[in-house]
Amino acid sequence: MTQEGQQSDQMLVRLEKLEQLQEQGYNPFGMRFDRTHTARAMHESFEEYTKEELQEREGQDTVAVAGRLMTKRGKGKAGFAHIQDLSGQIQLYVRKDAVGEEQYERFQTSDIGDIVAIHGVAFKTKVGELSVKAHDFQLLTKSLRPLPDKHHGLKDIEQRYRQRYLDLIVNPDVQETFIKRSQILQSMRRYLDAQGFLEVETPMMHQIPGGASARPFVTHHNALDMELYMRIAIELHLKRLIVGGFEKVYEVGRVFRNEGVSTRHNPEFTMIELYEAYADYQDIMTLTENLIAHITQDVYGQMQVKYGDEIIDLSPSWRRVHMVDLIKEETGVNFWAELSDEEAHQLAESHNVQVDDHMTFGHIVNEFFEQLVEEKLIQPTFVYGHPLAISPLARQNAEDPRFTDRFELFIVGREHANAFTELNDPIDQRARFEEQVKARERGDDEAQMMDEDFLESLEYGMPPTGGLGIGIDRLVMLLTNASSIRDVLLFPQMKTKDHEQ
RNA sequence: GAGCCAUUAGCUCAGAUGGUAGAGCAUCUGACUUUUAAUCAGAGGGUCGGAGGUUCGAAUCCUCCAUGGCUCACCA
Repeated sequence: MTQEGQQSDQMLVRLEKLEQLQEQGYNPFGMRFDRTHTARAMHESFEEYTKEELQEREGQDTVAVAGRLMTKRGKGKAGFAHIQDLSGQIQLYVRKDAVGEEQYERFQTSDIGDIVAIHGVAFKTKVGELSVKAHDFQLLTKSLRPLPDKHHGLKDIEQRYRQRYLDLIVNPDVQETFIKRSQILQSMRRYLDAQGFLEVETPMMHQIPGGASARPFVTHHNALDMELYMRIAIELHLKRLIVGGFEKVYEVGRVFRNEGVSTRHNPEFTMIELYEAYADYQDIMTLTENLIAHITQDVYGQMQVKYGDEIIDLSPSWRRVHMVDLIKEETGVNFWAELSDEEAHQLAESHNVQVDDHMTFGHIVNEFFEQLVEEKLIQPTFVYGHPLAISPLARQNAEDPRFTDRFELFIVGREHANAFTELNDPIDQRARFEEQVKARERGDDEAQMMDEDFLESLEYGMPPTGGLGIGIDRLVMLLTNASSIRDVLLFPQMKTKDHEQ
């Protein structure tokens, strides 16, 4: 990679051309330009005509097109080039006798990567490629650095992430993925808005980071001289809004977790959380499958998507199965039985499930699920009834107090959503927080902190509520067949390169 | 945080066993008015990721460091 201060021969040539233009009184970083057609619009408007028909129409249709110069083929007193805009590419044909000496010189000295514009007319070449015959030629922006190879694109994964703009210019699939990401979010918002949900925005800097088990980023407010945490979840503020009477709310936003990075983890990622008063986790399951099915249908026109070697069928209704039943199905171990923590530890040992000494029955049930079952859930599956010990914000199950009214959605072996009937008993919630605080004192730095302000809001009374969180990045991965989260983040987190060394 | 692999021209990549660094595209000069991975003739371009070491000699072998990828761990 060329760094500041060291310039390749190609950059020096471009800088010389730049100076030359400026000496001629031409501004190589020009002004606005009125386009009549994008590349796609050109094809849509003129592709249907034959070469001869376009010849007869010549003069009738003057067009103005602009874009980045991607290829160039000089032919002496004429030349061809392709320009690229958001919609695609269109070929230009520039003749010296049509644009004049000065502008032809400008075309000849322009480089691949420059932003150029022409006025001209549509025609078809000998081999029938729709092109624009230039009446004039303008350079709108001089590009000072050479673009990656036109045929091989930009392959270096590190450079693709660090310089995403280059990736977007030369690798068309990448642009497609991020357009899909935008469409997915649009479709999600439209669906929820139509259901009567209110989109809100709550603080990203929290005094107490809650709503999830994760280590936060710490920051500092100078004027207030206080420590603040970047949020690890949206949950507790949205529940305060349910207390406040917003019966259906959602927020799409960034959350931050101070953990390792991998193909499935970025320190900041996007979640949607939504809360619906008077609903429970069963209602939220229905909402979830309808929401994701709707988005898939909206964006792809069907409810089946390919992910890796699998075809994932997202049409409702999805399998709903209790975590304990699923573990029983896969391993034969029956956690419905009344088991002491010691008996649970023995089961873990005999089934080669890795556990920590301080884990209780509930933690071990969860470990069985995560280590032996989770990765097998390829088609969409709601797994419900998580143990109480790992669900400090979920309502206890009425029949079996060891479990909660919670579910997670698994697709392609990965968690895609987490939801529960929210705990709205402030006394119970306080006790759960106290458990978390004890876990913290034992050294679990992902356990939650006591949040008195949130507890106070619950004490005013929160209606029965169902809540949902979906990891947007993972949903986009699923729907765009991306194997790494970095392929669905425009600018994934990277370490700084140390230029001093 | 651990293991394995990678880093060579602007881009994509070759460079067995250690012996003066190569190709295609791109760039520069010249020719060419319907080309399309344009063509033809010529030319330039490298601290081989960085720092040490072994050696008469290192892109190549060794050590450390940096960045990235994959797998694992933590998690969503």
